[in-house]
Parts: sequence; structure tokens; C-alpha cells
Amino acid sequence: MKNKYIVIYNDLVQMIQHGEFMSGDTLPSEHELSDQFSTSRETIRKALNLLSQNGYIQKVRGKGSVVLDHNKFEFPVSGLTSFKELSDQLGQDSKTHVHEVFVESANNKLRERLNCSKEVKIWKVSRSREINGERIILDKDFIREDIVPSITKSIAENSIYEYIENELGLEISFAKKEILVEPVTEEDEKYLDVEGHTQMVVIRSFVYLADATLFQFTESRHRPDKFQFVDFARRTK
Amino acid sequence: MKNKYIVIYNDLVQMIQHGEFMSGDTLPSEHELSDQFSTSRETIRKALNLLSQNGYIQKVRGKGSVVLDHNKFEFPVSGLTSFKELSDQLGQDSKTHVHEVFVESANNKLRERLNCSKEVKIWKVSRSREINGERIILDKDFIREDIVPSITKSIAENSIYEYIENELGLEISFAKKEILVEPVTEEDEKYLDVEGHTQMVVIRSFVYLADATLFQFTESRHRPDKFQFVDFARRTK
DNA sequence: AAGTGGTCTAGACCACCTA
DNA sequence: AGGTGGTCTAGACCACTTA
Repeated sequence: MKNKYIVIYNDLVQMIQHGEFMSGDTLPSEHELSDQFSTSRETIRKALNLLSQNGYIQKVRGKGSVVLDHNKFEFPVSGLTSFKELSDQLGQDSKTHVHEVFVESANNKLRERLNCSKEVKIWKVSRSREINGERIILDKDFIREDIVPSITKSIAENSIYEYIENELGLEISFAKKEILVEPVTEEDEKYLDVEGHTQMVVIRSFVYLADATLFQFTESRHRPDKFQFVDFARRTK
Repeated sequence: MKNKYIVIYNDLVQMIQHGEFMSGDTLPSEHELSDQFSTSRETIRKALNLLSQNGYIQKVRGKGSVVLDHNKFEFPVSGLTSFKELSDQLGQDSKTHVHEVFVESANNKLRERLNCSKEVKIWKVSRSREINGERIILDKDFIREDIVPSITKSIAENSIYEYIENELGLEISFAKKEILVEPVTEEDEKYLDVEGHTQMVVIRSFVYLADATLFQFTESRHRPDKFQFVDFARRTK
């Protein structure tokens, strides 16, 4: 919270959320804002770019920074949000069942996916997620043991991300995901309430730390009737 | 192509794609680059931020800009890519069948979705997409007639986006999408080769122009076995 | 200690929109 | 014409990594 432009960003988000600027309004101009916050214009511009990236405003040359309708831009499942953050946010009655937590040598496919040598061992964690009494998500995590040396059942029951960031002090910074639809497997039927569904939505993610090392591969299998993904795509030219 | 930082960005992308920097290498430092391109450091930083946003590099404080494995970061369906761009890119044998092109007053639901008044009329365009001999995508577009006054069958057969950007000179700038799985409809069965599938992947998009006006709502229905979505999520704090 | 990227400044000129 | 955001500069200091 010490960076000036982040403080300004947070201030402006607060103001927009408290209705001080309505959808369609323009914010004060960059010159005005740099006076108000007694900072340089470039710093204001950094804050405004953050607002823009996060869907709060759209900058229009010659006109100003137009406030968008933020109700249309909520992000229930976008980005890197973990299951725990997500269910906390939605205030849902959720539970995690841990099925497997163990270390193993990686086979070829996994070594290729995690981009690591034969010597590196891999944590395998399998969990199902229950929401409002139904087990609808199966998460299979593969995590490099040289980066995360210890995972216990109780860590897996809470949040592995929280443990990695808060306890180990590692910073998760970006992920590449792909979303597909695939047939239900025996494992799905064993651990989930598939309710007659024959297909599952599968999200495969490659997760990277701030120093650009790939440390985790995750397969997250969702029952299709409960799946939703929201994406906000701004064109970069 | 006139902006300095975009020229530098394109140069660096070229160099990375031509293998002058390998995955894991670090780029020259920002100071070196500003000498090489004889520009200021802030301009170099703009170019590097673009590289970072597009998954080419990861900046690490104290170390440098690490080149990522770009093979892992191709974006076949991400962002705002239109069907035409996409199929051109993949070099696939593709065809578009236009089923409906007409103007109508909007009903309540559509007026709410497009955020417009009773007076505004709406273009309705329905098209199916055939790839390698199979009709697998049904696109239903709803476009504000006050913004796009004329759409013909031949425009719909090519690319509506191309027409809007090149002929009308409007700039499409961002979109909010949601992805869901829903049961097959009669319309799907009429226009697509559903091949016994009972569910479809549905992408609903709200598309905005550069001046922040919402001008189009699209429902894109994909046969699940042919659906793929790729997402690159960088954490913003 | 030297080098890296991250932040911040106080200017400048430009392209675009609205009156 | 005056205001807006977009680009660019040439500095400065800081936090972090590595040797």
C-alpha cells in the first residue's frame, strides 16, 4: 500500500464503488487529479491505467476517463482466484475433501508439463469441492517438491496458495489456462456427484512464480451445470 | 506503427520469435536497451510492459527481463479474435453460413443487455460456422442499428468486425465474456451437426467501442468436443 | 558494491474532441 | 481555441539480487 499510484488507484476505486462517480460520468482530468493528489501526471496515469485494466474506466482521447458500469464487470471465476478466495467471496457453504496427498517421481508427460528434470519429485494432491451439499469440482494439483517441500493434509484442506504465499513467502504471479470439455472419468464418478452428466469442463493451468519458474500444474474438473467463467478482454494493439 | 514504444515492442517480439533470445535468457537491461534504441528508459519500459502483458517476458526485480517459453503461450481463442481472424490463423478449411440478417425492435431482455432505449432498433444476425466439413459453431449477434446502420448478407458472410472497423472506422476496444454450458436447443439442432451431443458451450459477449459505448451482444454456441479457450492471467496487485 | 527493475518528477509536444 | 488523453524525455532515488 506504499506506492503512490496504488494508493490513488484504491482511493478512486473506493470513490467509484461509493457512487461518487456514476456510470457514464467522466473522472476529473489527469491534470486536475495530479493537483488533487499533489503528484505528477505520470503517476496519475499509472493509477488510471490500473483502473482501466480492471474494468472500472475507459479512457477516451479528447474526452476523459469514462466510468463504466461495474455491475456488468464482476469476476467470479476470472484470473488467479483460488477456490478458497472464491467461495469466501461468494459466501457459499463450501467444503473441501482431501483424497490424496503424496510425493512421487514425475512420469514423462508430467515432466514435460512442469518442465523439470528426472530428479525433481512432484507432490500430487487430489481434492473435491463441495458447494451447498454437492460435490461438483475435482482439483488435481501437481506441485514441484523442490519448491514446496512440505504439504500436509491440513494445508490441503485449507488453501495451498495461502500456505505458499504466506508461510513460504513465495509469490504467485501468472498462469496460463486452457478450458476444454471432456468425458466424465471413473475418478470423477468416484469423488463427485456427477448426477448423470457425461461431460466435465476441464481447466488445465500452468502456474508460475514471480521469478518466472513454473512450479505447479493443476487440472480442475467442473460439473458443467455449475460451471461459469468470466473474462474481461481489453484489446492491446 | 509510429509510436516508438510499439516499434520497439515489435522489434523485440521479432527477435524473440527468431530465436535471438531463448526461453530462460534475460533481455539486455533497460539502460542498455535505451542506449541501443536511443530512447529514454520510460519508453523502453512501456515496450517491456507490453511484452510482459502478452506473455513474452517476465520481469524480475534485481535480475532482469526473463524470456518465457512462448510455445506454452499461444492464444488460439483468447481475447477479441473474431472467427475470421481465427480460422485464417489456423489455416483451416472454414465456411460461414448466414441464416438470418434483419432489423427489429428490441425486447426488454435485449434492451437491458444492450443498455439502450426503446427507440433503438437492433440488427439480428445468425450464422453457423463450418470447419473441416462440420458445422460446429452457431453465432447469434445483436447489434445496435443506430451505430451500425447497414449489414448485408455478404458482410455477414465475411467478417462483421472487419466491416465495422475498416468501412465504418469504428474501433472495437474491449469485451466482457461469460462462458457456460447449456443444453442443446432446437436451433442448434437445426443449424449445426450436433452429433448426439446434449450440451453446448455458450459464450456470451458484451462488446464495447473505444468511446465506451456498448454496441453489440453476441451469443456464440460451440459443440463441446471442438471447444477450446486459452487464457493468460497475470496477477495485478 | 554494482547492477537490475520499480517508482516518481516536471516538464514538453502531439492528436483528438467539443465548443 | 481550449481542454483532454497519448507519448516522450532526462533525470532522480529506491528495493532487490548477485557476486
